[in-house]
Amino acid sequence: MGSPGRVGIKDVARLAHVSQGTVSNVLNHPDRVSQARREAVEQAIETLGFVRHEAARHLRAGHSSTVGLLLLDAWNPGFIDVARGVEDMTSARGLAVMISNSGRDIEREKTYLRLFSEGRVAGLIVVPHDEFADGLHRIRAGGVPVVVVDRAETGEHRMSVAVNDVAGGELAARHLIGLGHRHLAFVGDEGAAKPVHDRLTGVRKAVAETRTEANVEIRLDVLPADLTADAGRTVGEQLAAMPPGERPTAVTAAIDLLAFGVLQALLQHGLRVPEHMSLVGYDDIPFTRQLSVPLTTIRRPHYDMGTTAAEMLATTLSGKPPQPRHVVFEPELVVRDSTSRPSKPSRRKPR
Amino acid sequence: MGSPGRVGIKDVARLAHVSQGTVSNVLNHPDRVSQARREAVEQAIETLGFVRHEAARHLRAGHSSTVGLLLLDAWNPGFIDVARGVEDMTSARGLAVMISNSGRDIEREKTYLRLFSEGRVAGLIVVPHDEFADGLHRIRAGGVPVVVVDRAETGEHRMSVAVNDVAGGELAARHLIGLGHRHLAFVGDEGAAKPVHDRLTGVRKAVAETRTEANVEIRLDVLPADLTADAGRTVGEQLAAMPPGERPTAVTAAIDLLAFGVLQALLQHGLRVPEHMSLVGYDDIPFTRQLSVPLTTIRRPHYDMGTTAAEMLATTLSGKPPQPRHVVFEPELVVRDSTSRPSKPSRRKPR
DNA sequence: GCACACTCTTGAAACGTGTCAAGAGAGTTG
DNA sequence: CAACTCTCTTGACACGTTTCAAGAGTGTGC
Repeated sequence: MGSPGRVGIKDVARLAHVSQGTVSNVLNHPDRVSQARREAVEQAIETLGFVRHEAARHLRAGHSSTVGLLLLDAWNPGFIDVARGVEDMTSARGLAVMISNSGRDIEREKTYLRLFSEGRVAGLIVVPHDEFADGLHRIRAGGVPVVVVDRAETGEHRMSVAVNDVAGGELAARHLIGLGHRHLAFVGDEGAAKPVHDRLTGVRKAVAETRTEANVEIRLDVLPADLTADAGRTVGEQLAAMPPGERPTAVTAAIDLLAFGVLQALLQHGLRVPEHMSLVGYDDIPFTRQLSVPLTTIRRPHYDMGTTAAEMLATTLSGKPPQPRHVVFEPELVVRDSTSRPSKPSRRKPR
Repeated sequence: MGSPGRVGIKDVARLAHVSQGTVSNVLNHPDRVSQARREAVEQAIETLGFVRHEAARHLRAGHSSTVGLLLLDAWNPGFIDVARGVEDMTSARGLAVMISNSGRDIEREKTYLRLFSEGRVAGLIVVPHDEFADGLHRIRAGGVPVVVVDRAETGEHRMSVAVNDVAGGELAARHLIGLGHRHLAFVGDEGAAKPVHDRLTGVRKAVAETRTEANVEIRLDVLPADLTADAGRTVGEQLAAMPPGERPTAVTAAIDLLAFGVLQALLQHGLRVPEHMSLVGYDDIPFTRQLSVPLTTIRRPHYDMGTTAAEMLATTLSGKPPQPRHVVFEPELVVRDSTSRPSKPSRRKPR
């Protein structure tokens, strides 16, 4: 009935024979209003189909009660789990979340950041691209609390939730080295996002420490690739095309999605995993266990990262300083079927 | 510098020695302002770090320029593609999208719908749950254009984008029947969402028509299951436990995710796909081709559904009536490796 | 019957912007 | 120089809420 969009608090007041102030009190401080009036007002609201005008409340309040979530790349299932964690926690705390997705496009990221500023969101959770400190800096200067996810930060006035990806890279590499592999490859763009960089650092660290401690020389190749399954497929083909002596016996991928592609290409070219090549992913996204060869991978607690970030933000918004301000999760090695001891191509040829 | 949250148009006006109206014109109608003043104002905006107050503009304008996208289930990769389509199209048209995700929870769906109403979004794209016509009805009555996705509607004052899932069910069943299967099973909850119901209807139609036209009797079992990979795994175990004579020779799943689970369980129990059992998915989500057995499935154009819905909405918002108001996409059979002719258990036992 | 306490209610002000009618200048024409 | 046109600029108002000081009403105690 009627057009709810045009019904205001004063229409309700008129119908219920009370003042605007009373209607407002019914909505925001019901205890201050006598039962009789409250019921009259509620009746009038129902009759008119009145809907609060969020913008007006917001204008009066000076800030909204919405929290922004800016995702780097919503197609990556890992980040969806982050979003799920954020949503579950904020909805439990009575906050609304506005999600947007930059799709690894730095321009869009800026646009959305501006939108969030203009919308005067109460707080912001960001899974950021790399070089965009300036945008974040500005919004922080405006007094909006920001939690950065997947990038370790420090400082009394900042908040962050991250994963120790150096340790993750180490886990992956040590697992392979422990199985006897001496020729490794890391698939992923070295110049890409910080987390990817860290994983490679971890792998290098493991390689270097093996050299010093056990006096075993490990060869490590870095195969650059975008962070998509398609790019993985290309790398897989490169690997398949190498002469067996030159080919690494084990591959660590920067993210599971990449490993998916590598796996697919290897199998297509007749190479068996793990017999001819061991493969380690990274993230443990839900599909990892359902692949043709369930993937050994490094698990990151995406959902918990989301809830943790949301909780920090909610605590800040309620006025208390969150404790701690920086959380770093430790990743975990999950061994499935894609890794094994290397075959010995010198003695027994794989056909 | 300073706190941008507290800088208003009048501070800018004071610094630039102009009136508020002129600042507003610089922001909204730059052509009405002389170059000299414009530059002074722009300078002042820069100096003060002024950020427009969205809520105030919104209040003045009466409606926001944000579009709401309410997703039924953002964990399903298919819906993520819908979101991607919506985002790409709306951002090309200069609209901002606010995404929220009900996670198949009808209470959350209502909450978000209320939030969108209160936020006076310019328009809404909804992938709805089933029984919640009332909420949508109210918001439509308020004059907010709504596009419903994945549910065919009719009527001059409505808009919808859907897929002919009856045809999709038929495609799947005819493919299997054509291969020679005479005992089929449909996995999915009959009482679930409309699209699932339609798929089953399509399967039944194909079965019935085969009976009338070719006089061939097809047996069809319906195995209820939630729409998750886990539920699929349970069904797969049930199937594996059946005596071979009782077991259907081919299975159609309501969605790919379910088929993933079924596949995994079957393989784990030593049944081969497609030799011992053919399997058809539904959706063609990106991981489908990377499974241990790449899945034959019914492709739905999720991304295009998103762009189409967004375009309809954008057209409506720009004042023109969209043409047409209801779009139904036809699904497509994608044959991969999970389907083949049935083995003949009566003559040759599977070992 | 007066003072006081207490509970509800009221009406106006303020939040920051966009709009619009009216006005100020500057230039042009007769 | 007056009359007119045209381009910019101005300042007040409205949008729909919440808040808050002040007022109205109702008991209660002496």
